[in-house]
Amino acid sequence: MSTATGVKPTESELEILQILWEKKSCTVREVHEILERNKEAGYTTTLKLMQIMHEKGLVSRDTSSKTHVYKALVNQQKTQQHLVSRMIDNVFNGSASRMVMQALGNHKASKEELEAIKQYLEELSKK
Amino acid sequence: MSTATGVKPTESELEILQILWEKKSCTVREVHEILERNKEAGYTTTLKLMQIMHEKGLVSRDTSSKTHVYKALVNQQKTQQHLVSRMIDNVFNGSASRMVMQALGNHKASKEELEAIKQYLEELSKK
DNA sequence: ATTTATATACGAAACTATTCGTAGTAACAT
DNA sequence: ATGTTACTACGAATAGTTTCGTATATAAAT
Repeated sequence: MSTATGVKPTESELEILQILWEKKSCTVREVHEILERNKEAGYTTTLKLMQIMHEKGLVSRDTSSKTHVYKALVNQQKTQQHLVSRMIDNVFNGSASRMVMQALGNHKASKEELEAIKQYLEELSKK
Repeated sequence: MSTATGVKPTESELEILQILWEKKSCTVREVHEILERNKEAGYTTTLKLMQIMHEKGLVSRDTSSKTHVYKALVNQQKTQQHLVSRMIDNVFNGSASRMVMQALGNHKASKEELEAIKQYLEELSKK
């Protein structure tokens, strides 16, 4: 179960994965303290979640010292792609462009971001 | 619970909603037959799901004849926006543009679609 | 009228996700 | 060494989702 292909992290797991992607490795307490900024949760809840994630192969952990150190095992890009694809199918009937427009129309991106997307589109068109 | 603000349809419910959004109104059997094209499921499963959706206020139903007729009550656009926003936050740390690029890079859109998006971007830039 | 087909309603099982209490253990301070 | 603190492990309660079997009613066909 090394690279966990058919990954489907839950919402709580995603919150943790985002932290692990950002920082390279974390203890449970570090993760927990970051989580606590946004929502209330018991320490053992976070612990349990990370233990489950380890069972699922979503994260690795180093147990050599008393306080274990966790790292994300699943690739950020692949996970994102997988989830986006699923959403396009599930919510937008398979139309990527509709989702894109929805995303841009709502969650308004900055001019710089819009420019970046334009450039990206140019490149895509060329191919 | 008329317009169901804090909507969070489950995955199965979304499959059904997509059908109801497409066709204006449907019987359980109609929905079920469409679902069956993609996956195996018992009729009563679909029925139960739609009953639950009714309890939640996701759909309305006309029970005047023996065979009930269902319609989506939640707005397609609002639901899509809600879900996209959540994904941007949950999976892309709040960056809409990153999600857009991920979506376009992967789920390759047709040239027509890319053009449509470009035009849309132009309009956004003007404002 | 009986059978057959098609509906709905209801309840419960199976599964998953989330939460947290409790117990045990290691490290540290006094 | 004793108490305090910080950690992991484990089990279980709770809640939500999905599935389907069974009962019951209605309509249509023979």
